[in-house]
Amino acid sequence: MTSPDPEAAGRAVGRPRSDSARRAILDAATSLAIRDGYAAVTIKGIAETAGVGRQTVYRWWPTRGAVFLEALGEVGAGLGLPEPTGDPWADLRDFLDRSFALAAKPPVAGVLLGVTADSVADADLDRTRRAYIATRRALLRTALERCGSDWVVSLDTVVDMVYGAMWYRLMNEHGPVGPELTAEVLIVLDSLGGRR
Amino acid sequence: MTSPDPEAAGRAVGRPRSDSARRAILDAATSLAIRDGYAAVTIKGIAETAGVGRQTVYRWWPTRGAVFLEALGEVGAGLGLPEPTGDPWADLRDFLDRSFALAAKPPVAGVLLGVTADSVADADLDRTRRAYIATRRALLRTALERCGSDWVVSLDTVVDMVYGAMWYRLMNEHGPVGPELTAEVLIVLDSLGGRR
DNA sequence: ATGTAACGAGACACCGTGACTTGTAAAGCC
DNA sequence: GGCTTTACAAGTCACGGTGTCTCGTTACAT
Repeated sequence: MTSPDPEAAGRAVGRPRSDSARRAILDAATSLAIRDGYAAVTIKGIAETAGVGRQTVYRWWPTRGAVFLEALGEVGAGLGLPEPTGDPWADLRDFLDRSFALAAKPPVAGVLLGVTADSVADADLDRTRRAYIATRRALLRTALERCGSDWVVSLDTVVDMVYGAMWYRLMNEHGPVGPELTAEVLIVLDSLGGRR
Repeated sequence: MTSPDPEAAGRAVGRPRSDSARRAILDAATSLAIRDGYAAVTIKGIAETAGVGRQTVYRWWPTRGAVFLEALGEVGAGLGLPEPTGDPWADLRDFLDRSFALAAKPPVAGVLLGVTADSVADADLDRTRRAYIATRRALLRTALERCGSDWVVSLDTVVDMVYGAMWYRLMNEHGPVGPELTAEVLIVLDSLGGRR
């Protein structure tokens, strides 16, 4: 996630990276995004808010988007698949509820949207961003596979429709992203197969 | 779409607005977005490419996003519902095919994505953008209503899943947005009801 | 103690913003 | 025809963020 050589081989010469500066930068970015929106956040602003030299930001992250992607990674890390309980549909409901809750929590959706927009003109950022998305997609796919193996269309398309509906609502705010959405999605998924 | 008083009551005093300047601005914005991506397009660049004074842009559009939204409106205007042929599923296939083809054509998706990101910090832009999206949603909803009235979940959610899948693929480019998607979507819709 | 690299702070040239000014062009009104 | 009004191309200006650079300082290993 960082540029030079991320904790590889334990480079032991010179002053070590300040973890408190790293934290302050990620926290400053997050709180600025909540207050002003992703588009209005600047690296200069992040550095000042974090009480850090601007070069310290540039040393570890090439762009604003990279900072946010790392912050997002930390938040998303806690969102894994539950241990199978034997009732895969209940596990799926649990996973969707938690996913939707996380995505709906400011500033997650706005940040991801902004990073996506920035990615169009930034190949490196785009690679990292797509790895993040692919991780999310794979989790849902696994959860669906546990519910059955006989779907009317490819599982990838099912994943696209579920996460797509979530995104579409986050972008346009014309419907809830929460338990109500989970309930409707489960009804749809039930209609699409998931027989085992 | 324009600020001062859009062709209202036919204001007839003073030099009339130059339509060639308007065209040049919209065309310049579009071609710059194709070449450099939405995020890299500047009002200064648009004005220079169009061979127009910068003030001429600011006089009619408050922001870069507003320029693009007007350009998008022109493109999207040609994308209406087909005359009902008596086979609503065929009409739906036709509509989806044309919708997906338009959305996948550069720079449409990138521009809409960028405008959405800009909208977070711009209430006026957000209003206009949401009106545009609402129009698209209403069209699909109507097409779906013609296919049946007995769906397993609310029609709005169905719309979200269809357009959501399209958007999600456009954002992440992990799957096609074209006839292949139409085919899978139709299979799903068939499973969800659409009985009349 | 010495070497190395990260740190906070700040300077710098560059670019886009958005408001402004200038002189000119195109319309309706008298 | 002259007058008024508004749009036009071109150019200016102060402002703020970018990304690079240089300072002097600080933390850790040898």
